[in-house]
Amino acid sequence: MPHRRDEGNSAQPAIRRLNALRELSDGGVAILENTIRDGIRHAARDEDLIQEGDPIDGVRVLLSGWLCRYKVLEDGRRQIVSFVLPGDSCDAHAYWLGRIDHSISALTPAVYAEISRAAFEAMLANDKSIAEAFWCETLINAAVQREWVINLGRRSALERVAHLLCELYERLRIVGLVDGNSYDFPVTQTDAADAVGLSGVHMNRMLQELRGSDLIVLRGRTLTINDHQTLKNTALFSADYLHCHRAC
Amino acid sequence: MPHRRDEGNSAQPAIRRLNALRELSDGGVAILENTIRDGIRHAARDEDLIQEGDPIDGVRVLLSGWLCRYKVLEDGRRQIVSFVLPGDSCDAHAYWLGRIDHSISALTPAVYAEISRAAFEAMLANDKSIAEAFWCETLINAAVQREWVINLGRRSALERVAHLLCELYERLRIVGLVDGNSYDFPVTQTDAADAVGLSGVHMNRMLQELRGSDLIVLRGRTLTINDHQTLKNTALFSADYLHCHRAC
DNA sequence: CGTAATATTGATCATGTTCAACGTCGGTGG
DNA sequence: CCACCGACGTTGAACATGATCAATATTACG
Repeated sequence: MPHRRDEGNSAQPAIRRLNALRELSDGGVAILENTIRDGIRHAARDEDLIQEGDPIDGVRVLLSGWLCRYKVLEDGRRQIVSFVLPGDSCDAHAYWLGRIDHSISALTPAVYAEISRAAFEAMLANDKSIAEAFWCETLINAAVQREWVINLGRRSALERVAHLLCELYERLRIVGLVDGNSYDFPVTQTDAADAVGLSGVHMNRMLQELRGSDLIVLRGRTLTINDHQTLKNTALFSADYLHCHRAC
Repeated sequence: MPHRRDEGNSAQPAIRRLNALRELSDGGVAILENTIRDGIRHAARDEDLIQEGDPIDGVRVLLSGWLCRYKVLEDGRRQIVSFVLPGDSCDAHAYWLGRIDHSISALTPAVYAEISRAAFEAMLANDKSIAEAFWCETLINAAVQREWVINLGRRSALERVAHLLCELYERLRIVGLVDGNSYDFPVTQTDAADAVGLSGVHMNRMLQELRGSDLIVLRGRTLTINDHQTLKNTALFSADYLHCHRAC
C-alpha cells in the first residue's frame, strides 16, 4: 500500500495533545476525529485568523503550522503573547467572553479545524474525557502565559531566548514534532524577538551566543539542541508549568 | 440601629465581581453567600496561602486584602505574575491540573473563603449563572495575564507603571473599592516593582514622574488619579481586555 | 539571474540596574 | 514622652544591558 502523504490535516496532533492531559476514551477520539474532519481550513502565512475585538463563536484546533496570538500598540510595537502549536486550540471556551481581546495570525501556512460552538459543546457533552482535556488545555495556556510574564519580567535576554527554545521543545515533543534533538523552527528571528520582548538585532545576538557555546545549532529552519541540561540551566527552565503529566 | 462594622468578611466583593460577568440569579447569590460564610479564613501579611507544587483541592475566594501570585527564580529574582483583589478567586478550576505551578501570598492581612472542591462543584451544578461567572473569571484572569506580557515585553517603565495603576483602578471599581478617583494602594513600591518587572528604585522614580506631571497623588496608602485620560494615554491603556461588559 | 526578505555586524545611544547613602514614618519599650 | 529601631521611600552616581541605526551578507525563490 502506498504511503499516504500527510497533508498536514491529520487530527493526530490534537489527539496527542489532549491525550497528554487526560486519557481519551476511544469514543472520544472518534468524535474528535470526525468533528475535526468536518471543519478543515487553510490559512496563508501572515493571515489573521481573528482580530482583536471580533466576536467569537466557535473553536479552532491547529493541525499544522504555527500561529501566534499578538497585540499591537497604537504606535506599532508588537508583542506576541503566545505561540499556538499543532494540537493546540485557539479560544476553546473563549466564546464565553463574547469578543476576543487579541489577534491571532499565521506565522506559517497553517491547517486548522473550525468547530462551531454547537458542535464543540455537543462534543464536550458527549465525552467527558474530551471535555476535561479541553479545560486542562485552557488552564495550561494560562500557566504558559504566567511563565512568559516571569520570562519577560525577570529573565535576561539570553535566559529568555533559551527558555523559549526549551518550552518549544517540550511542547512540540508532546505532539510528536520533535525528531531526536531537533525540531522545525519556522519563524523569523524578528517574530521570535517579538515573543520575548527583544529587538530583532538582539535576538540574533543571543542566538549566536547560544550557538557559540555549542548549546544549539540553528541551520535553515531546523533547530537542534546539543546540550539540553546546560540549555535548561541557562534558561532556569523547569517544565512543571506545562503540566504534561501523562506525556512527560 | 448601630452600623455593623464591615469586618472584611462580607461576600459582597465576590458577588459584585461575579455579577459583573453574568447576571446572577437570586438563588445563586444565596448559595454563594452560604458557601462563603462556611469557609471564612484569615491570612497574615506575607503568609503563603499555597506554594508552588502543592496539590490543589478546592477554591479560594478573596474577600478583603490583596494577594499576589508569584514565582521566585533559583537565584532569588521574584516576579509577581498577578494581583488577586477582593472578589477574585484563586484557582477556580485549577484543581483540574492537580498541582499549582506558582505560589500565592498575602501582600496585606487578608480574609478569604475556602471552598472545598465538592462544595464548589455542588454550587456550580446548582446554579448555572454562578458556574458561567466563575468560568468567565478564569478566562479573564488569562486575559489579564496576556496584557501583562504586553506590558513587560513592549511598554517602557513609565508606561508599565501607569498601566498597572489604570488596571487596578478598573478592577477595584468593579468590586466597589474605588472612592471617587482614589483607591487604597496597600503594597510596597518593591512589591509593585516585582509586578512590572522593574527594580524598586526605578519604580520609585516612575511614580515620582507620574506625580510630577500631576497625573496621580500617592500619599500614605491612598492613590488618587487626577487625570484619567492622560494617565490612560501615557499607559496606552484600554480596558477591553478586562471584559467587564455588565459593570463598565 | 535578480529581487526581496531575512540574517548579521559594528557603533552609538538610551533605558533601567545596582550600589550605597540618607530620610521618613510608625511603632515599641524604657 | 522620647530614643530607638526597622521597614520603607528617596536620592545620586556609576554601570550594564539591550535598543537603535545603518550598512552589509546571505538566503529563498520566482
